[in-house]
Amino acid sequence: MGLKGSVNRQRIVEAADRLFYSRGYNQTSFSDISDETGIPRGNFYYYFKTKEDILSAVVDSRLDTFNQILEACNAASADPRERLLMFANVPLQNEEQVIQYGCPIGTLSSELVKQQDQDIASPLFTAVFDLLRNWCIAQFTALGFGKRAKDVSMDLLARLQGITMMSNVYGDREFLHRSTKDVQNWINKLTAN
Amino acid sequence: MGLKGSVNRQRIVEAADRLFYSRGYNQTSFSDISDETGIPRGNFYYYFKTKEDILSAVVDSRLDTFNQILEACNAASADPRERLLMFANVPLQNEEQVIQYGCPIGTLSSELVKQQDQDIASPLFTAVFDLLRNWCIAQFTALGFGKRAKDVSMDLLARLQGITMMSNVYGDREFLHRSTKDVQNWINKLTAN
DNA sequence: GATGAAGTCATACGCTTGTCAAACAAGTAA
DNA sequence: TTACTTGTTTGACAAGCGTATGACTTCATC
Repeated sequence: MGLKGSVNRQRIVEAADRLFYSRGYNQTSFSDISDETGIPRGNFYYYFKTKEDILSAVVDSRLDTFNQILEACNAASADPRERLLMFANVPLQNEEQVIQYGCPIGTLSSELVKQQDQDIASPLFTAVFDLLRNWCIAQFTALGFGKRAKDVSMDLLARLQGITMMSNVYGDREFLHRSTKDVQNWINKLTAN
Repeated sequence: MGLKGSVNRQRIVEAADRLFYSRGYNQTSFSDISDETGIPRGNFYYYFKTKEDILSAVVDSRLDTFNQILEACNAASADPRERLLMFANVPLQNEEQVIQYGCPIGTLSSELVKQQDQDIASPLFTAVFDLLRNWCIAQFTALGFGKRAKDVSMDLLARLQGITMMSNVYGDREFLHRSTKDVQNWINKLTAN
């Protein structure tokens, strides 16, 4: 069985992913992951040298997850405008988790930005954002936004981040619903021309 | 000298405030605060029973800070529209810190939402947001927004949060500047009628 | 049964919060 | 002056948890 394909390794990453999301990276200990999986702490070090290696694996896992989400958007429609509308709807499709734990990308990134050893975390905390950003840029570019595509993509991500964050802090489902629609209206207006 | 007026107490809170902002609450230890202030750890427990008591004092301190900011907006203009424009400009006036550490309210709130013992943290992490929110509501209400004032205030806060967050994660000063103007334009359009 | 991968366990070791008794400063009363 | 009181400061210590290490056992495969 290959190193990456090990069942235990996968279970560790999955549990770490969940826990990093719900409790935060720094608030998750090896014991927590051990309790969750039943895999003894010592075994972690067979697969991962340090905790940051687990973090790296979790980021990879989230990259996969969001890649699949974007692929789904791509597959669902050939129209970039519709794709963007679907994309804006992603937080709503994970309503329960967003309300409880916020955005899995945003909250982790925010946490990692404050990390001491920024050298290691630095490439990690923008990785998933970069993925989304480039995808958005591609959609807006396809819609003829040209050089503005980059700015508009950042605007979209910023709006979604603001929405998920406030929804999370206030536990406000209604706001999440309403302002998701607002963002979608905004996308429609933008791409109307 | 009264208990609350102690110089040491104040220095502890100030250092904790800085460190909670730059490193995060969970990543700040008593030793860190001790190193920063030169005050021995043991003395902390004379003023604060637990770390959460320090957190509570820091939140109070930030409430004071933002109260002063809002007062300054109030004093600078009697026109609610202009006040809101000034308010939207606050992140820009703390550009350096926002780029490095994000929003002092948002990042702390996001961190505390994930805290285990939510009973203690719960009233804390919305406290400063509530202050800002109520102030915004007051301005929009004065502008005749009626029932919409609440929603629009949340929209404004969400936009600012999104902006500061993305600026922080990407260290993007240009985006911070540009999108601050966008928000101000949005306020102008909103309040034009 | 030999070899290397996978999994287990005991333990080291530092850092963390929190406790405590003693020291200290300064004012007040005997 | 002396002793007592009150508020403050201090460093030593306890207990627990965190990451990490390395020796050990089990397992699979050749």
